[in-house]
Amino acid sequence: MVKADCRRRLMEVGTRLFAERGLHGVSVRELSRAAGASISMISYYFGSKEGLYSSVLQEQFACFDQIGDIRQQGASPLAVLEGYLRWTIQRHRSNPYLLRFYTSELTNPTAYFATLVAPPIGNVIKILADVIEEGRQQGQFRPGINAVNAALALAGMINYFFLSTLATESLTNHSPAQDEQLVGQYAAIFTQGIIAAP
Amino acid sequence: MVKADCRRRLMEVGTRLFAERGLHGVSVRELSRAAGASISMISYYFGSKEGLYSSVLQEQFACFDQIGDIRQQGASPLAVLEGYLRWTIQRHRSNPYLLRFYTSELTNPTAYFATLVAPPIGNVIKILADVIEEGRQQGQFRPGINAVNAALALAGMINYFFLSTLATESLTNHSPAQDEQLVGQYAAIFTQGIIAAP
DNA sequence: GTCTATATTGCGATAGAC
DNA sequence: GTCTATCGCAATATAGAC
Repeated sequence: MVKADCRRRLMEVGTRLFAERGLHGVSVRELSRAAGASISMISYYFGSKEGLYSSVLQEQFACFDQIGDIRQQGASPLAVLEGYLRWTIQRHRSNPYLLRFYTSELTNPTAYFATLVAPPIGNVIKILADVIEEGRQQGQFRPGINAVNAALALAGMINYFFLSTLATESLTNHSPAQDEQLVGQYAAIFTQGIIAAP
Repeated sequence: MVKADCRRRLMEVGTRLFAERGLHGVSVRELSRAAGASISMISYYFGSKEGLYSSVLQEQFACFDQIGDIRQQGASPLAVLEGYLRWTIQRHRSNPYLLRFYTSELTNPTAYFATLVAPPIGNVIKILADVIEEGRQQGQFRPGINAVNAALALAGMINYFFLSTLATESLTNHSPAQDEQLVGQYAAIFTQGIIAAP
């Protein structure tokens, strides 16, 4: 086998197994077996099991680098918030393991939380809060709004929809076919609320 | 040491350590050492490490049995939704480890997920959705509202506020002194949205 | 009911052949 | 660059003394 192949297969297998059972739930024996490589390849390419884990984590959170894209010039605050919903759904759809690393690190942080995980998450909330604060100052949003808490509310709505899937799949349709409706529903709740117009 | 004491201390230590590092991240050696008991006490009282874990999990989710209380007779749908926010905050405040088991089981389910975790979570969402559906039929809430997705949105807002703490503590005040303001802010967003009144 | 001591298995990491 | 073989250690679980 050639170099790049073995390394890549270890990353793929590591992503799946670490996501499913956490850093401590997988052994290097199992990782190497699943990758069809020998056990020593993990030390060779990543130094240790933790090294492989941190590489996987870094790759998982690389998608957050594109967060700035949702803030296109000239777009209204409302359009940006809707863009955030779409971007977040897309992230979860194209990477079904992201949420596991995300919540696992938030509740059982490893040594890599501070450098690889917290900054991108904090950054997203900061950008959303900025956009909300802008809209507030332009008179589009209510003066009483706390921008950061509102940003957390929007992020919470959409992330929890995916997080809760295993416990609620019998209650609502989680299929990608419904994604655009979900964007509409959640944008409507966040902007107008659920109360009927007077 | 008397029987009840040793068993109780193992439960306390198990709760803290399993929450902090997950089922696979803690050894029976460490558990027994931290509880000031011998290693064989875990087998004696719980059969195995997994037995201790499932006992802890059961105790953690016992607080969900009181969910029915938020639906007091005569209370308006709006009052019930606000009661849910308060009840959820109270749950997280009085048990700082609950959210770790909650998200850890949702993303890395153990054998106990189906019996101990999914039912209470699904039940809460079902009750919220029922209340929203009622309000909708009474004309209080917008006809276009999807009750289950709206229930998930409300649950997501408040749970994510606590979930994201580690990554956002520098951005907003997470102290219990702000809890009642948070209830007001999130109830307002969920019912009226963030858009300024016309 | 609680302990110590131990049986057995599996772990992460590495040495050294090819 | 990849393998096999192995070292040293820690894991869970249990036997048996008290």
